[in-house]
Amino acid sequence: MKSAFESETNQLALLPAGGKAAARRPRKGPSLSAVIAEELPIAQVRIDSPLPQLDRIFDYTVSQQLSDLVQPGVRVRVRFAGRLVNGFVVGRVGASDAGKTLRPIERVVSGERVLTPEIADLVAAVAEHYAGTFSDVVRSAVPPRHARAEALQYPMPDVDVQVQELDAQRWSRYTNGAALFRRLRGGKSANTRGVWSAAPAQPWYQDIASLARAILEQPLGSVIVVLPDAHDVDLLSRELVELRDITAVLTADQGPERRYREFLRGLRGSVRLVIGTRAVVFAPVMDLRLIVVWDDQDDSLWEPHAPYWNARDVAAMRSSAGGCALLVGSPARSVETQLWCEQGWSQSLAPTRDAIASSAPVVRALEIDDLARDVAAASARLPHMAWSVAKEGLKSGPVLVQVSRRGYLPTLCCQNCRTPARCSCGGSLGLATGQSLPTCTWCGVPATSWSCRVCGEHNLRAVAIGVERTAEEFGRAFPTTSVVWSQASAMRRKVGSAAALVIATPGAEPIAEGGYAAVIILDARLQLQRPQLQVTQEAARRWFGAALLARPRAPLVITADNSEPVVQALVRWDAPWFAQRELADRVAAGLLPSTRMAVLTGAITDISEVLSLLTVEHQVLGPTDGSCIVVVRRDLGAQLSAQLRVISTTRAVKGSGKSVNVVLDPREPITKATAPMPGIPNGATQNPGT
DNA sequence: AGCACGCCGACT
DNA sequence: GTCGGCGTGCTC
Repeated sequence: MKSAFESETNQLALLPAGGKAAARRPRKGPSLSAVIAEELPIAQVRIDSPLPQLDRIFDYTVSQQLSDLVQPGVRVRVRFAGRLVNGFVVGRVGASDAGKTLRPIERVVSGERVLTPEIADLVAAVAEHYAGTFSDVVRSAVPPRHARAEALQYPMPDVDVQVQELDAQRWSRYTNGAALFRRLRGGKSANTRGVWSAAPAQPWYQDIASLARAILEQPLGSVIVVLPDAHDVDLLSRELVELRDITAVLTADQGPERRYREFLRGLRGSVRLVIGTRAVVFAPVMDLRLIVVWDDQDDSLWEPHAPYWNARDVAAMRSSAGGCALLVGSPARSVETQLWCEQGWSQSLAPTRDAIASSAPVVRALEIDDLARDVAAASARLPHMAWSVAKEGLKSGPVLVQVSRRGYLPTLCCQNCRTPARCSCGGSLGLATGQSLPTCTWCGVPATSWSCRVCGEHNLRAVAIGVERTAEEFGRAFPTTSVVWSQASAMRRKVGSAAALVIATPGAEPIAEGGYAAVIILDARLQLQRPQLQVTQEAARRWFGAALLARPRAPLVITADNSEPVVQALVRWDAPWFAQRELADRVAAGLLPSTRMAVLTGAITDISEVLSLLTVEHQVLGPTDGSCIVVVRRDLGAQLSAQLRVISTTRAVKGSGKSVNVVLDPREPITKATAPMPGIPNGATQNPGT
């Protein structure tokens, strides 16, 4: 069936202005039919193609018939290099400088202007920043069309929102918080940017709900909230349930119809609050006033596909370009947002002294020496202090035990020489709950007759103890207490206020009604020994995350030394101080986010060729093992990405050598040993305020 | 990526 | 005198 939007194809041919009779006839297809529109006869179109050499605007003629529909933002079908492809109209102009006969827009997919000018510009800026293409980014920004969703009614919002006294109070527990809240409530969004480190015993979703109300209380203005995962989206939606009629929810796991419908609710101005996972940062809304990003150190904010944008940084670009307010919160603080604060691009919000004094957990760090004296301990891992704190806590409520490893005994080694135990496929061996035979964690094959490759030993011992085994151990020690465990693969969301032992991996901690009576963080010392560059930052995030769930002044035991800065930060409840230190280290080492870098992967000859074409002032680490890292001063980052884009485009066009993969500002570019890591490219980091 | 155009070897 | 090799180059 022909859609009403399709053009008639067999009309009298009429060449566009400038097209002399000599103009070459197009290769095939219906081509230059129909009368050309009188007003702004040229449409500028972005083609759906991942090829860098096609990442630009192409001009098409607009027929009189389609003229009303061909508006900036609509999806179209156009003939490109002989074939029909999808595209977005990004503009209408009077003339083209293509210098050749233009082909017409073949079909308008729908009159819905799904790619608003603001988002088109944002998408282009993101593509530029990460040396990627428009079409790769726009895929995240605009969901696929669903015709049925377009036919629905989208009523205008009318919900009366009231800021409650509690809303303002919450923010006055942060330094600079009361003023910032007043600014937002007073409609002053331009240049209002804050980075907050969560206050203890104060749920983050309530903090965000308060911010949303401060905007929505006003007659106009919208809010976007970006959260790491669907569960967080759920938590916040419940907190704002009274606003459900003016709230859209956008997550990746929704079906196509639902996703497009929620998108349209924002686009058509039917809602004023849009909550979702990372791609929601691109949501079109009417009169955007505020973007909130929670837990910006969570990996989920990184898009896993090229060009690997990060929602926090996209939010920052959107705030810069559109003047909306931006608030980025975290249990602790990322070095990236710390840099924003130090550059004066955003304000730092941290819990006030009063808030800390009244609500922060009372932290007890168990030194190595303490453990040595602790002869009565069942093991060094479960020191006596941890037992007694748990016992005490259980008198008044649930107790949280954070354990870094999932499973039962997730890693095994030779009992004799401690060589890691491996399967024949190379995977590591672990033991699952209730099983007697170790199995490979990669291929799942049971190891029936393992023997150590190094010393021939047949017996295994545990390297790490997981949540399930820990739960078992606590269960034996507290036989009358209920013990539950939670890990990412089997998450428990909530526990009640009754006494219970809750063993959980970081990020999988259930929320306890009324807060945990005590918190115990095990294996903390072990966590600091992992090789990644940002281990201490990650530890801060995990530990503050667990500590946030405690009741005011609840005891917190951690098995790490007080001399570790990250432990001190927890004791004093001062995440900004810790981020400041980490950032200073990064600056001294010339690492992200104080510089910008690009990871190039490919054959060494191709990499060398790309490097030889770079003119921006840069340093090179490597190349080794098919990859290398290019580092530039932060202010040269835009030049670096621009040059890499040009280089890879020209190389792709002339097909010289094989292509080189480019990733800008990867999340984890270098291990502590400063050896470039192959693969696992991800992420991004830049403060667009500079 | 496709898909043209284009300028040199073996066929009717 | 023509079919066709896949080497550059463009795609509105």
